[in-house]
Amino acid sequence: MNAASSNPGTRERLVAAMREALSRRGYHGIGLNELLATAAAPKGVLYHHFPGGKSELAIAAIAAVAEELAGSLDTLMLRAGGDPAGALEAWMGAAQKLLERSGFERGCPLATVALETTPEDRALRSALASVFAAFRAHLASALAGAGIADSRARSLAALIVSAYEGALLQARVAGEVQPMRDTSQALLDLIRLSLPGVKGA
Amino acid sequence: MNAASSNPGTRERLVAAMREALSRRGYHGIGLNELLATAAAPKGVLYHHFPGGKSELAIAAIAAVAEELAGSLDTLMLRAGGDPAGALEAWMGAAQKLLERSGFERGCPLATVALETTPEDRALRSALASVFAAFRAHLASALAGAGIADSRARSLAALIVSAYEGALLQARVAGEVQPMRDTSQALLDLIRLSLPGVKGA
DNA sequence: GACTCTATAGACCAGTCGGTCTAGTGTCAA
DNA sequence: TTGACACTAGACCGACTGGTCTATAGAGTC
Repeated sequence: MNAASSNPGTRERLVAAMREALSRRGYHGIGLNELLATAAAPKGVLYHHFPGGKSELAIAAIAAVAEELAGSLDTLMLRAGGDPAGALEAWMGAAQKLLERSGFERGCPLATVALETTPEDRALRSALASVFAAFRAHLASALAGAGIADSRARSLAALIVSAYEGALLQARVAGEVQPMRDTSQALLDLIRLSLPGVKGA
Repeated sequence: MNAASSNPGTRERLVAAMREALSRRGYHGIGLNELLATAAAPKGVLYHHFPGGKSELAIAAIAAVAEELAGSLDTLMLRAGGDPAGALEAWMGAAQKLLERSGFERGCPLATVALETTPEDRALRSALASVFAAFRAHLASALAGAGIADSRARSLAALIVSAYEGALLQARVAGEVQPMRDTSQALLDLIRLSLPGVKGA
């Protein structure tokens, strides 16, 4: 592979540009020309690497996000010494900082596209659905590993993801982190209160 | 007003069409021509009623949603006999039904636009921000009315809205209500567990 | 009946959209 | 040296975008 590439990072640049665009403006919010300009790539190159065009590139970007997600969850759990509440706190805090640092422009790269899709966008939706499902499952297993019963862990994982996405949304339109801070505080309070046996709580 | 209107509901039809479009496809997802077609209105009429064009119409639709929101929250609280957990359960259940009935096409009419906006879309963002803030405040006062301390009520309100939006998002892409069911179950469990004194719990 | 004002109606516009197509360019293997 | 192949490059396309403009219809006032 990469036999005659005079510009080896093109594909990656495209994916990165799409990822960035998704987290700032969503799928319909970014035009191909603008995207190509930020990636410093001409049109032909997009359709060479992604014959399916814009939507295929978006799916690739989503896959890239998914990979990163799982990794950072593990890192956070490790750093928090296996305490899910501590990891969650760190997670929410990091998201707040990212939001603030970007002037409330960058949010979750998955959420916007997720809401923009219709059931007709089969490929895009199923890609998103499986990323969310995988992340919930990953999170649930981390919770189960901390001693929470399986079915409980599953519903709690869903709540955590929901709270995260909803908090990001509210903080973003508000242009201030307060809704996110409130959300994470309430969530952490409830979790720590209900799981007194969990280490680190 | 309405002096020479041969078609009295035009403005309302436009707002309704935009509202529907926002909950299905978001702001960028719907074209003016398509919107006008579903509202059975020609272009001139849109710019007559909404000189600011598409975005002004969207703001009107958002305002309409806001009005309805406050009303239905009060209704639910009343029906639940003042028990916030019961009202929340009914609320989440209703959202699930709406989602299923629409084939997972209709979501929250605010969430998608909220994520699509950038800080440059000042009018749209501030309209959305104030709707969310008002709804959180309304919810918080309902919680405070049920005996929860003010600061606690505020953060809990933020969590509830976050969980609602995030759950809707996940269920929608998944094409199944499970993530929403899980989210609301976990949330209700935690709330009921932590607030044993609240009547109806 | 003439004038005014609100509302309806849709032709029309420049700009942009996502996507296609053809023409190079550089590096292999033979 | 030649041909194959991966990749880059951007002109070009029809469709559609949000928005403007002019024409008309109909009720109210005098």
